[in-house]
Amino acid sequence: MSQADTVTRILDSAEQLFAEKGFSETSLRMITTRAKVNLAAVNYHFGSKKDLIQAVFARFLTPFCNKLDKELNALVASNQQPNLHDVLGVLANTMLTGVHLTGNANKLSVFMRLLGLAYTQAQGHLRRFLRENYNETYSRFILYLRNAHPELSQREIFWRIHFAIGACVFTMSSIEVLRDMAIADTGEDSGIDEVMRQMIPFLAAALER
Amino acid sequence: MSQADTVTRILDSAEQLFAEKGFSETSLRMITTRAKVNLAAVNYHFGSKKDLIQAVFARFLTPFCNKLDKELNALVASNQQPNLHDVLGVLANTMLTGVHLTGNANKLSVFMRLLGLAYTQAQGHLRRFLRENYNETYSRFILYLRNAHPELSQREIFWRIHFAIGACVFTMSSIEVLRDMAIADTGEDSGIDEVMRQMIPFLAAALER
DNA sequence: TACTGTTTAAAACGATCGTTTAAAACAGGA
DNA sequence: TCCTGTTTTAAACGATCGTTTTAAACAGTA
Repeated sequence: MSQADTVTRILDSAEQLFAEKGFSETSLRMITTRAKVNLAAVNYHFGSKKDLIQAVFARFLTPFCNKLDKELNALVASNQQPNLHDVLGVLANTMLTGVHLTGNANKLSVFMRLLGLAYTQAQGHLRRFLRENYNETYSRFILYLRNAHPELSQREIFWRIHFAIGACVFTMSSIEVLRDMAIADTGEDSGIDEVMRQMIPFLAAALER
Repeated sequence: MSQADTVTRILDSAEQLFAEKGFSETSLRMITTRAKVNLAAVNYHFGSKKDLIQAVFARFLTPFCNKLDKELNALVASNQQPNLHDVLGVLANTMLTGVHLTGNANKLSVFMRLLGLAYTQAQGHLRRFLRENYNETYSRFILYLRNAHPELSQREIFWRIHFAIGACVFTMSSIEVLRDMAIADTGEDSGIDEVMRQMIPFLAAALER
């Protein structure tokens, strides 16, 4: 087994288990058992559990933010004053096409769950890591949203955006449970595409109002 | 020190620490140290850590749901067909006036954070406990929301409600992180009451559209 | 005061955690 | 083939966890 294999298998397993259970509830022994590598491999290749957590986020967040940056560049190149739908459309498109989570079938669900963990379970080190590495893209995205609605105060924009993020993160990270509940409630299944089709006007209505 | 004192002090400390750190990140030794009681007192009075977690939720959720039930009774007694604002208003009012978290200064913040934990960190036992004890009030509340908009399909109502729940839960469980981000972003702090004041019209706009 | 059941106290239990160690296995070039 | 640096392995480390044990302190009653 090559080094790349071991590192990748650890990242894959950690990604799945973190998304499923959270950070503290996932032990290195769970990760290395699922990855079929030796326990010490984590500390050898990554240094510590904290570094592994950061590596898991870096692996999918770096290409995601790069893709988002490119798309935002393309957007402002073709449209000096993009409106809310334009900016949100870029985000949705990047999420649907630019997320690569190796070895996981339901990529979007894992992506959202990890994103949710970044908010709800972020210890100091992870919050610092994310801010240092991805705050630039994040701030830029927020800025475009703000520019689309210059009549709103910074505070209003901030909280509306994060209410919307909350709806996204919660829905997508519990999508399996919610679909089961929807079947029990309405008698019919709701495909992911239908859920997203309903969520986008929901978010737009809540943001624009 | 009387038994009631010991039990109450454990509940107070556990409540604070759970809200602050989550369940797994809070050890019984942290709790008993802060409560200034012996370590074994938790297992003596509550049985286990899981039972303590449930007791913490029961202490504030039972009076909260009783209050909410009463308010909902009063609402339908005075208004056979309450609209969305009425129902959401009852919820907001109950949250603002009917929450008693002993020994904590910022009660609403702790309440929100615990509610968020109930969704994001609930392992099997807590989810089961909450469903068994509080699902009736919860279902009733959802029903009134649905009745307020009979023109919408069950599916539409279902997903809108859960998008809204997502915005609430996410905001509640990440409130400290978000307030920090808001300070970094806007330069000013946003009090919890202000966040709620902004969230309610957000939810109403998103639900009614 | 002596007795009884309840509560608190200190100490230890076994399990699990992240991490480290030291040796074995491996790979590639001289 | 031998050497060298890298990677994997098995085992152990110290720390911390939830829980249990056993005895001491306490409160109420007769």
